[in-house]
Amino acid sequence: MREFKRKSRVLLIDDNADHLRGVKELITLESSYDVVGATTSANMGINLAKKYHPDLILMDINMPEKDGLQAIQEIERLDLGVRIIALSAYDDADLIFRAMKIGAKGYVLKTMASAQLIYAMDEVASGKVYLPTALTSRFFEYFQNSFKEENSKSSEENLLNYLTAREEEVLDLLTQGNNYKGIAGKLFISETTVKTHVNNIFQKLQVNDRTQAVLYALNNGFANRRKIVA
Amino acid sequence: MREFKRKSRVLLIDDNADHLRGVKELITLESSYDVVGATTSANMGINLAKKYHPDLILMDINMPEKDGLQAIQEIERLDLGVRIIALSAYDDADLIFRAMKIGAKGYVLKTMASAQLIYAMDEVASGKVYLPTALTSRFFEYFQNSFKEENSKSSEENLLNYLTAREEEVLDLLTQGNNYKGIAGKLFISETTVKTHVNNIFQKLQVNDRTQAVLYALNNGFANRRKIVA
DNA sequence: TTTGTCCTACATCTTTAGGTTGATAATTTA
DNA sequence: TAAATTATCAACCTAAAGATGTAGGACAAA
Repeated sequence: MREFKRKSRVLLIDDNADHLRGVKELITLESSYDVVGATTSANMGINLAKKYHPDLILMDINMPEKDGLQAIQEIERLDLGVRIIALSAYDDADLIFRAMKIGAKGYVLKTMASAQLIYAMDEVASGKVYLPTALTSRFFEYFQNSFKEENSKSSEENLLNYLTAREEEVLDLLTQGNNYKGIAGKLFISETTVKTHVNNIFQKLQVNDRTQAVLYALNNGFANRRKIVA
Repeated sequence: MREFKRKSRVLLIDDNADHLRGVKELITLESSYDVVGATTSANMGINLAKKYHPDLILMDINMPEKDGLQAIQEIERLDLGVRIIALSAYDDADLIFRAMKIGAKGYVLKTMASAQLIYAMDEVASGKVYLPTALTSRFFEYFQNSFKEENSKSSEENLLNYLTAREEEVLDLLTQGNNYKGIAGKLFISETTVKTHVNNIFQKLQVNDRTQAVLYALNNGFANRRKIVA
């Protein structure tokens, strides 16, 4: 009879040779993981990822030579299906945010107990995203902070709420980079009508030109009514 | 001798009277919480929040009358220092994302065990943000998905990388809604020089006008080099 | 029915934006 | 040093955008 679960194949990237060796030994002791590669070079790590298609990568993001975050981004773009855990010495909210933003499935501090690293690996290997509780809080502080301005306006203060349905359509097309002609063509109305709408939009949003209107729209949750993030 | 910790004061808002009663009983059994209010009306809930300044609010976000998310947003805007946990019947990624975006400090499913609700309350009351593991994964899937396009471009593909330092400055001012005159004034150069830069920017970003340039910049992580989210 | 809002449309005018060519000086790179 | 890049500015022109006023028809609310 075979094993129930095949071992997860792990690639380690850490410019600190000592730490790299330590983590490697730690993981080797775990029966559920095989270390298929370990390197102190980010570029070499990217090549090893291409070559071995590991299940998991532990990436140190505090490297001088090549930025670990950038390496994560490059590997993510290769779309190898590998799940990456960021290893960092710092619990800096901005770092955590950026790592998660570019697709890291976990973020673990180097100072954390080895058991926690293994736990994070188990979680991430099983398809989840893992962030230690303390870091999750950090992340959300940063996350919520970044929306503070947008949220701070009440519905009466958000001038977008004074637009008519048609004006919203026009503004939507403005936020896609259309000029008068483009909008007129898409809405099957004359260019002069579009001008009228656009001018009314400027009045309502208290702006002087289309760029400012677009910026106001984006900064005040206009696109969010349809889809995703700002 | 007094108690070590004073009890946390909780306000309950849930349009389902049965569920409201159930949660109230559950919490009343917990020695560390006082229920200072319980209502089936979102508007009444907002008033009670103003009146009693609770430490914690459990807010049902699946209410027909007034949207619970909207109620959360209104309470957050009051800046009472109250920490809100969203209660929902659905583990929909978009709902979770929106709740956290507007400042909820937790999101708990109604179907979860009561012990988990209490745990979430303990965590949130102690200043943390709490999301059950499964929902954290959901959140991050959605979160990372929303940045997929922006991340998908390699540094060679991201045309912003071809801009010179000066052009970046000009583009930055463009993304703040400045016209030629405004940019010229801020950079202490002539308007014609600004025009030259702007035209070069258009060439490099392969766009036709400033609105498209601004949109390209925002959609490709330009603002993120300085600060927060898109 | 009247009032008000919204969508449509046009004319006119002023201002801004955009495209092009060319030129100088400083800086960087080969 | 020579060549390339960058930053600066000018003049000129066309196209587009923005400001303002007017107005008819549809529709809904008072």
